[in-house]
Amino acid sequence: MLDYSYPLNPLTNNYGFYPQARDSGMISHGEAELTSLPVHVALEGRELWDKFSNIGTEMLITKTGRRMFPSCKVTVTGLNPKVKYVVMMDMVPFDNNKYKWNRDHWELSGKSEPHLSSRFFIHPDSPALGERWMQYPISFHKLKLTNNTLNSNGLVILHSMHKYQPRLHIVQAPDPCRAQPGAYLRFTFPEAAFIAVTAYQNHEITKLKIDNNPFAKGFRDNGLNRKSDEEADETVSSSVESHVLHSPDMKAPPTATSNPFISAFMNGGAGQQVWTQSPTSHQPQHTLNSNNRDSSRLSSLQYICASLPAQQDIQGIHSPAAHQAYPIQAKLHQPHLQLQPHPHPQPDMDQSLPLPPKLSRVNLPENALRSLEMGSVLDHLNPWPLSNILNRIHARAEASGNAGKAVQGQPQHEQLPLVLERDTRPPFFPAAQDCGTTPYHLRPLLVKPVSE
DNA sequence: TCGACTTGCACATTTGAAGCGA
DNA sequence: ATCGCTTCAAATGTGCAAGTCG
Repeated sequence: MLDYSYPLNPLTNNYGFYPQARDSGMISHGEAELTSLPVHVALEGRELWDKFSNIGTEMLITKTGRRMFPSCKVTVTGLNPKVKYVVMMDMVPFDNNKYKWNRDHWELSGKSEPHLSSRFFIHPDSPALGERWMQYPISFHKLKLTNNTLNSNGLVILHSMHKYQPRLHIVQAPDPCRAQPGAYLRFTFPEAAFIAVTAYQNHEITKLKIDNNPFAKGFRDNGLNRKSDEEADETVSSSVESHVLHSPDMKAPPTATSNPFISAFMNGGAGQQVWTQSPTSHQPQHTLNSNNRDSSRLSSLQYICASLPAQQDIQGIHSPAAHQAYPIQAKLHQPHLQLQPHPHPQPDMDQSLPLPPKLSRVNLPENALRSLEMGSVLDHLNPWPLSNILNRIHARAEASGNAGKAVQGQPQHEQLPLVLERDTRPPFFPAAQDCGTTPYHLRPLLVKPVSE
């Protein structure tokens, strides 16, 4: 049986990006273009996520795509309000195992199948100013999961009976004036880990979904295959207790994904790197030096790789043993990425923040946005590199003239040709295949040291 | 035979256009 | 002409259950 508890830092579930020490060499003069605040990401709806994870979160995947419930909703602080960012999300394998449901618990069922290419769900508001991202919680409720490897609708492809965790990407949009690409951050949310299923296995999960998902209200209290409250309560408590790890493998930290794109991130060894120490990293260690930042002749993908953490973000927190020492673990693996209490009190977003405008009324067409990440049906064999995605976002932003503004009264599909047409211009972010001739720098987010 | 998966269904929410009055 | 509000149909999302597939 599995232990679904993720005893993260009980004080906070913020994931923070902190600058290196002032003398680390990472912060060089004139480059602190973000803010004096560390970048913080917090998963909203933790109580609900905890309810699910205590039982063993399952997410339905269908051929046509299914939304997540609970959906991922995050609050971000510490961005530069006047800088544009692209926010994306994908799913990464939680471990190397495949699972099966055995009467009342999950157990291992062999090794996982090779991870399919990561499909980035680009937030429909992207790119948008930092102030926008920080103004409202960023909701990924429109993200859809599928098991259809041939889908070309921008869905996130997953394997059934495999465990995944959401991963958030924050990419600083390119500045045309500086001809310099932006910074890149990513955060994983192990407390939102789930097993992808084509049909719910655990009835308690079904009950939780029905009780909490507004769309499933039709199944509430109608007696349809529902146990009495008394029975249900008993089952809940027993199922929670019964979800005990079956295999010792489960305690092992997740290994690098087999996704070629992500693997490329993780394994690209050459180039500059910001991590000043990484004891467990398999990558060569590099330090960022602004003087040689432009001297690299690496491929674009290699450069991206060089800017990314060696392994899973916040690595090790899946391991129960690591939970207690989580901040230390995180620091060891990624000196810059440290879990700390948020410097500012987290507002109750539901009460203190205004409701965000409805996406469908204020944003670019979702289809157009999704087109950024979708390609041919063979994408799973040849996924688009991140730089390619960024190029398209950049092109679309220019084409729209004002990202995030309403585009109404026009069929969505009519937006696409405009974007694609712009794609004929020289890309701001060189595509991976062009990287040999055009150095591409995707450097880490640069922030000013926190002023004491 | 069995587990994983697909499909159609009923029910509910969300969305957006249309109509109306101030 | 514009804005705000209400209404309503269509689109979309949900889990269930029966059937299919390997």
